[in-house]
Amino acid sequence: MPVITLPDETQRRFEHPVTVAEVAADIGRGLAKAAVAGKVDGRLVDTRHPIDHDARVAIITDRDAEGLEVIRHSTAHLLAHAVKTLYPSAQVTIGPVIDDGFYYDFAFERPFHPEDLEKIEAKMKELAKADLPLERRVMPRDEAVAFFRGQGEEYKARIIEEIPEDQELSLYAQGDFVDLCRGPHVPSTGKLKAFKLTKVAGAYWRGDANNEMLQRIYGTAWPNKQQLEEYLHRLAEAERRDHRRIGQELDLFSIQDEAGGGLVFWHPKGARIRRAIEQFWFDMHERAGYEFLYTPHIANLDLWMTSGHAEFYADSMYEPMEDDHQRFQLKPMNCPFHVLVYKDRLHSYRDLPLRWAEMGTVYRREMSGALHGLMRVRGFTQDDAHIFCREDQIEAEILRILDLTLDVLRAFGFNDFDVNLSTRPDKAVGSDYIWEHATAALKGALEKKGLAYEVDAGGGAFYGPKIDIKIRDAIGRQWQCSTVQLDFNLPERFDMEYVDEDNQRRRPIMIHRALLGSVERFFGVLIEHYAGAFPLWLAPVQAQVLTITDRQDAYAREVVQALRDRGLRADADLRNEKIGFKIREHTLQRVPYLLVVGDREMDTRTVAVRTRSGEDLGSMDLESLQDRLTRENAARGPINVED
RNA sequence: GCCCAUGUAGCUCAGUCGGUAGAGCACUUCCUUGGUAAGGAAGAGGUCACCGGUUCAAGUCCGGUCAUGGGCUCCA
Repeated sequence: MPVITLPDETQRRFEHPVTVAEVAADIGRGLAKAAVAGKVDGRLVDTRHPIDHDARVAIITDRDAEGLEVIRHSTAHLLAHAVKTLYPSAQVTIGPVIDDGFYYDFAFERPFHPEDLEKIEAKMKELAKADLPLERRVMPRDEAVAFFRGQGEEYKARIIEEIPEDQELSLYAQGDFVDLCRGPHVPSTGKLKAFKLTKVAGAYWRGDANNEMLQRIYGTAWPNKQQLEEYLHRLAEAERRDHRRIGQELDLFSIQDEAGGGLVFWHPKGARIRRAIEQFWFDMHERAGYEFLYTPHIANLDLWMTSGHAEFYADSMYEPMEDDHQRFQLKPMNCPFHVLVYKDRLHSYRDLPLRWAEMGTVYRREMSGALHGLMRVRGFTQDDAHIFCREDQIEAEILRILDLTLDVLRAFGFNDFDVNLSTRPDKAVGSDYIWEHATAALKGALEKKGLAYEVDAGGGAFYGPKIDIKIRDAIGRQWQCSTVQLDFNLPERFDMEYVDEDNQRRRPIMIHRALLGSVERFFGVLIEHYAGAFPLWLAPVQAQVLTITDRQDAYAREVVQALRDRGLRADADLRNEKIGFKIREHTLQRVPYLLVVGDREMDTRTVAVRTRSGEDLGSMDLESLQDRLTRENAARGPINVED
């Protein structure tokens, strides 16, 4: 008779086979009520699952990540149930759990409209309230196929045919709705208390654009109403920080219909921020031993043939333009140009490593539907660099890159990093030896830095292994910006060489790396991270001088110039407006320091200082103001994330 | 590219049943010189995304095009 071992190692002995639900009930009534699923010997099962042998059992509730997944999965079924009830001719397909929720794809003769969603959600609530039990049944393949075909569920029948022969097929029934599903599921629909349908979208069957399009309904589900509210609040917060919205409000950038989608126009305020970013970037690279290159925007198509881009990257490249019997290709990458500079002369092993950086603007074709503000564009500037080194220098160079990367990212206020190491895919160029050696060097560097990382086995590019670094923004979202990639391919294709100490020609190793990724995209991430309230060193206007009356105009100009003389970005607002109006306007523009000057300040050669958070710093003389701002301007890092 | 939604003044949006186009903010001019988050008045501003159709009449209905937004990665 089964002996049940619980996670706290206590044991319970039963005289006869028991279900997970009975075990939960044996422990306590509260737990029995909260149980949404169970885990038996590490396998997730329904609460109705019978146990007839000794086993380790855990009761899964909505507090467990797995419990929440079960709830979301069951909510997807509830959605399908509601749709089938309201629209019997709709066919169900798949309904998986995703981040924060779930979706379900349907084949239906017409698209679902937002009004349909309301109706469907109401029906779901009704079905949840009815507290229908979910029953699991195992069915032989043929019978299952016949069952679904009989119901007109062609897709389900197709899914079954793709499931391996040896796998058990289970069906879940709730009321009159039966769905093929691996499970597990909540014991009854009454456990589903907090959900909301969020959007409809088209989605291809099996995610393949060659297949027919299905109607996808997205939803979110949570253990309780409060967590649902919190989630909806997070969505609202993300919307409040949307860089497209803030970009317009603060007049930072635009994308012009007349010019075309995915092409970014940096307005004066945005350009000031970009200059601050780039200035810092150049300084940091100079200190880290980089040299800088400037290369053209187009080049003879032959170059792209040599590099292999014309063949393997063609989908992302614009059509070449023809002139004087030559074909010129707009560049989608900077690397071949840096290779050409390398090849312009013969290099000694003594020259290596060469570290060459460029803010290189590239153009890539993107599907119109993929464009998104600054995050996905067609023209963007990579903070690119290529390092050419000997094999034995790889690890040291990677270490230097990681140091620089983390220093730069931290300066922008990012402190949480997720690191991925991607290793050799099945199809790859380069010898086993070089792959092993290089991958070990990447690992060694990560470990010396003490960085935790995950290995994405086989996730590397065909030309070399890579390290990706993701940053986490102020509201916890991840963004992948930095990447470090080894390349065994381009040096080969371009027949790059250096002369070693034994006077032998050898192939250098090429490292591609970008810290910010794309300046445009990084700018978008920064806007959302700071919600537009940039720290002083990035703020487009660091100090705004506000006059009370036009008697202070000359003095205000003098204050502005004094700050500009110290390299600070200051402007004066001399408009014939009341001080309250000016304060309001520049506070909404997130200007860090507002400097009010009236007769009093003019007479004492001071300014009255107010911060964008509304704090009154009292009056300061010009010199201490300059000192304060200069000092703060030099400080970078996790300050003022939002004040 | 494909599916859905949206497209009205510089911005945010209203516009009923098809009947000659509206608000707030911004802008211009004038008044106001006011001490810490919106002073007042007047004015200008529209091919209702574009093309076609139905109708006596279209911002509104129908078809097409373009653009923007969300989705098309999460696999019973």
